[in-house]
Amino acid sequence: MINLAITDDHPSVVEGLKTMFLDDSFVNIVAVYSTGKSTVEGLKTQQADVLLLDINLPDQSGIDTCKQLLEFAPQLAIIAFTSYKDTRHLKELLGLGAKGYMLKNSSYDEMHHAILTVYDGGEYLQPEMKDELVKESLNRSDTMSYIPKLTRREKEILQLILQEHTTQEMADKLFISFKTVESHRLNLLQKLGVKNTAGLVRMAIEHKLV
Amino acid sequence: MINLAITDDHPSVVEGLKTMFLDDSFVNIVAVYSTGKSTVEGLKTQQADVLLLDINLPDQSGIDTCKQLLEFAPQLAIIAFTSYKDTRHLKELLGLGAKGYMLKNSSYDEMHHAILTVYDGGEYLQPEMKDELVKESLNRSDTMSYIPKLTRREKEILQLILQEHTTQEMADKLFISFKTVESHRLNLLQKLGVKNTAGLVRMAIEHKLV
DNA sequence: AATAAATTCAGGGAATTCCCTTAGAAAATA
DNA sequence: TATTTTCTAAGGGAATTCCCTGAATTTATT
Repeated sequence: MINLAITDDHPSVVEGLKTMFLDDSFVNIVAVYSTGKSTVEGLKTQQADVLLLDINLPDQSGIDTCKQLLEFAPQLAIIAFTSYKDTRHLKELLGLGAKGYMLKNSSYDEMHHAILTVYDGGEYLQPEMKDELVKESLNRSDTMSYIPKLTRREKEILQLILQEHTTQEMADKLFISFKTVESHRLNLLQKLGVKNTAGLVRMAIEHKLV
Repeated sequence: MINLAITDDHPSVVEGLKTMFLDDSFVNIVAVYSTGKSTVEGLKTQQADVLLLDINLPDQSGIDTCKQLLEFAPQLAIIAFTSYKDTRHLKELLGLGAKGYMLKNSSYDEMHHAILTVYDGGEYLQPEMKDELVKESLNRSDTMSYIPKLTRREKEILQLILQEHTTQEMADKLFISFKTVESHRLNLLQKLGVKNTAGLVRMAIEHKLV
């Protein structure tokens, strides 16, 4: 029987997990926490094999919590548990010693499999996250359906283009030069792999980039 | 009991109607014709309250037939019965004095209701046809969110703009001059009330114009 | 602190779009 | 048949976008 601890500040998520593992004969939920600090304190006395750790906690970051936990409990298999497909967090957490990275929309089968895998000393990444990593490593823009991440400014410019603003109008509105806006425009064309404004607008709407 | 006459040159349609009204205790089919002339001649002696009149007849148009019939039988309630959602025909027929316009894909309930309505002196339009009229009238009004009807060519150009084609490319593709494509482009800008290509693409996608 | 990424700006030129007007021919409609 | 709409086309000019290059400054990230 695997002893599972859970840290999440959303009661609904906790309830969902409890229900999920109610009839699981391999996994037993032994503790539930809602903050990073209470998790660190709690697991000093509470014995647990695997921890499902939400990354977005109210008091301190999941990364700090992870560090603190592994200092005194290096054998604890921590699975990051989050809503965001953020590869940077993923890399950082696995670098620290976490054993898994799961999205909150995971099915019971995936959760079960992940917990058993990390308990047996392995690492578990959700297929979706693997795809994200693959995408990222293929970053070099020659793949068909890859859409590079747009910067804050680029999104801003794209939004204004959708609103039918000209380059000059955008420059005035943002208090930057005409040439700067043009730079962002050209970057957008390249990043999104389109030929002109029509393509930018189509991509923006179809892929909900704004 | 309503006396119903039917004019249609498709035996299968006639058979279908016969079956439909077999058990209808309000409607009784008293005559069936397959041409306009035979209808006009037949109804000079045959008493009928309602006529289901197919518009596409082999010998003469439904419009002419309708005129001739109403000359000597103004009390006859004529329901145009056709396959086409053509508002022009609809308007012309109702203008002449027809009391209803039904599509051939109508259900028994609709047919029954239509016949009773026109027999009682009312007019009956199929909901589908009403929608067509509403669409059309909204296309001609000058209210705020009015989206003018685009011509075939304009839609074609708009589609190509969405596909990131330049004016010259479109001209080559359609075997028309650069200036012609430009004309269509400007018409699109005006019709859709937008400032530039970005607006065209946004409108095209948001209003599903292509 | 060092590296990387994002933001800023620029010149110059080619290509394209936008805007105005006008107008004949073809097709659809009344 | 007469009228309206659509499609075609053009000239000329202004405005904007597109494309290339290069580079300094600020802002994350490691």
